Parts: sequence; structure tokens; C-alpha cells
Amino acid sequence: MSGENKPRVLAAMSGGVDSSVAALILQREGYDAIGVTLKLFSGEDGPEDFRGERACCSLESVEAARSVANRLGMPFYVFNFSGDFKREVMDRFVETYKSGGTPNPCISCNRYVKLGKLIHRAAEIGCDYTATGHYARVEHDPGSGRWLLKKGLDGDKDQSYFLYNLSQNQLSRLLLPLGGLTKARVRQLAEEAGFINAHRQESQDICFVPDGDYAGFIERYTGEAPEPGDFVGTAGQVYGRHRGIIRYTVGQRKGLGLSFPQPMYVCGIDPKKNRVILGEDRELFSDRLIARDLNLIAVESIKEPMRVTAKIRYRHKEQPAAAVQTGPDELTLRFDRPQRAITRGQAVVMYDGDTVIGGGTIC
RNA sequence: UGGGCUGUCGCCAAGCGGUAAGGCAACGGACUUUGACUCCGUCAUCCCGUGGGUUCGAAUCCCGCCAGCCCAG
Repeated sequence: MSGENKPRVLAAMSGGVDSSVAALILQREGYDAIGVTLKLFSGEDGPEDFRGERACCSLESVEAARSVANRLGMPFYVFNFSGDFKREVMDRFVETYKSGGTPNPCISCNRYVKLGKLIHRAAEIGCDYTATGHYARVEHDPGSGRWLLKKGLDGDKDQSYFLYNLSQNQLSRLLLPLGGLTKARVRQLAEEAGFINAHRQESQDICFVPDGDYAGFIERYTGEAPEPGDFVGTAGQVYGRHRGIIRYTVGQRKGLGLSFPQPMYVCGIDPKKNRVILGEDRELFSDRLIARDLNLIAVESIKEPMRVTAKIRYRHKEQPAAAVQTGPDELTLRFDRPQRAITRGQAVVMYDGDTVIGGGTIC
């Protein structure tokens, strides 16, 4: 089963269908695979219902992963990454909200935990590669000598957006077995293999806030009650009181608790004055953004203005734009057409066709 | 206290004698490995401020009362 000459790979297994099938494929392709589930929350930091099937590292999920690993005859371990997860994901999540931004915890998790910490750990224990169940592809480009990150072939499930922070070194040691498959095919493989999670529903919501009440989570996590402030119009007129800045995000319509002749949306958040700015839909559009905390994959830097397509949130098809690097860690993006609700704290990822150029955090 | 105006779902608001539009909010669902957006559905079952009257029939006409607003004082 585990020949000394086979390349050894550490397979991250969440207990879901995708990572299970990824492990299956690795084994079929002749890797010496070791399954591992990451324990991401500990005790009181996590959701009350720690066994809920939707939480990505619930007990049930760990057991599902273990079951699949056993079925495949591969060693299985649980790594406790809860400290890193708390520091790199939850703390950042809370901090971004408190400063008026809207974080994407999945980006942080992939960057610091799944890809950062895990790839590092894999190397420590003698694994040549790390694998995950993301729908994206890694390729080596002989021309530039660079490792490239590309979209998954199943355009509808593509998750390259979440992985834009990968470094060249990390890419060289990452395997994404599902990159060329469709979701339907993955489920089929899971069924054929008899995996108990073959029909598990898609994961959704923030994993450490399974009930979706992230504002409530932040309150419990910080022990601080959100401070009410004013809802104001784009001209400064006061409309009413809001229930704390953390409850709002740019583009939001529901939950304002106010009534106007027409739909109104959050157009901005002013953490200094503790105000939430409201306006109409058309006031949400802008054709440019500035991103920092850059990570470039396909190129070393963007010296000249570059034509790209870019997406400013997951689940949105990328839009044509011109990118210019305005500093060592700063980028300006000008879209051909104004985009709706460009939001601070979210990630912008640039593409050239199927290839990820790089990305950054919108500010 | 005189004069005028108004009183329809939490908010705004149609309706003008024929048996309650619509928008906002709210709630539910779909979509979704982030937050949003979007989409679909529900949302005044004899009370349309209230008590009478006229009509086959009124939220819609008439009278009284109550409440609020405005102008006079």
C-alpha cells in the first residue's frame, strides 16, 4: 500500500464530498496519501452546536473523514489548528467588521491555515505534497518558469478565487485533484466508492457561525455590545438609528428596519463617526478600487497597465478592467463598467482567461 | 374658541358607490464553501379613526363624535 518510492501527500479532508473524492483520486493516481482533518475551533470559541453537520470541523465531519480514510485504507489524523484559526481567521474577521469592513474568512482560512500552516506542516512530517478538494488547477508554465493557478474546469464550481494568496513555493507543493472534474462527476465517484457523505449538502455560511448570525457571534466572541449610531443619507441627513456598525455591509438592503418610498441600501460605513450611510441602488456603483496586501501569481509585478478580468466577490463573474500597480503592495483597478457595491475588506482577484493573475484586499 | 385640512396593513400610499392596487419594512424559501445582492412566496378573511344614516350594495354619499395638522386668535 505504501511503497517507499511513491510520492507522499497529505490530503486535507473536511469530511465533505469534495475532499473525500480528492483523497480517492490521489490514491488511484498512485500517491502515498495520509488523510488529515483540521480541528479549527476549540470549545467556547466555536458554535454551540459543535456537532452540527454543517460545521466544517464538527465531530460528525471528523467521523465522516475518518470513515472515508479508513475505507481507502489510508492513515488518518486530526491536527489541532484551533490556535491558528482563532488568531488568523476569527480575530481578523472580528477586527475587519469592527473597522467597518466586510471580511471574507474563507480567504483568510485558506491563506493562513489550510495553505499556510498545513503545507508547512506537511513538509515537516515528510510529505512531498499537500492536497485539498478545491475546484481549481495548478500548472507549471515552462515559458515563465512560474507556477500558475487556474480556474477549475467546472466553471460553476470554480474556487480559484479563494486561493489567490498562494505563493510560488506553496503552489509547487499543492495538488488539487478536483480541478478537472465537475461537481456532478465528483458526487458520482463518491457514490461509486460508497462514501457515507456522497449526498451531503453543500457547505454554506461561515463555518464558525453556522446559524448565520455573525453579529451575534461577534458579540459573544468579544463580549462587547455593538454601539448604536446614526443612519444618514448621502447628503448627511439623519434617517434613524442603526444597531451597530458590525451588522451592516455595503450593498445591503435587508435588515435596515427603515421604510422608504424606494429600496434603500447601505452605501458606506463610517467607523470613525459610527455612522451607516444609506442611498439608492445607483449610488452603489463605482468603476475603480484600490487593493492592498497583494499577492501576484502569474506575474512578478504589474509594471505596465494590464488588461484583466476581475471579480470583487465570490459568486460573481469577473469583469474587464485595467490594473496598475501603484506601489509595492498597492494596486488600482479601473473597471470598464461601474461595478456594484465594491466593498472594503473583500478580496479582488484578477484573471487572464482561466489563469489567476493575483489579487488583494479591497480598501 | 372660530376657519380649513386630514385620518386605509409597522411606514408611505392607490381608491371618488359595487364589494381593499402598489412600494418600503417584516417573515419564509431558493441560490451560495464569505458578507451582500437577486429571485420566488406570504403579508388588511365582515373592524378602511369612530357611532349613526342614505342605498340592493359604501373605504368611497350625509350627520355626529374623536384624534392630528395648518391658519386665525
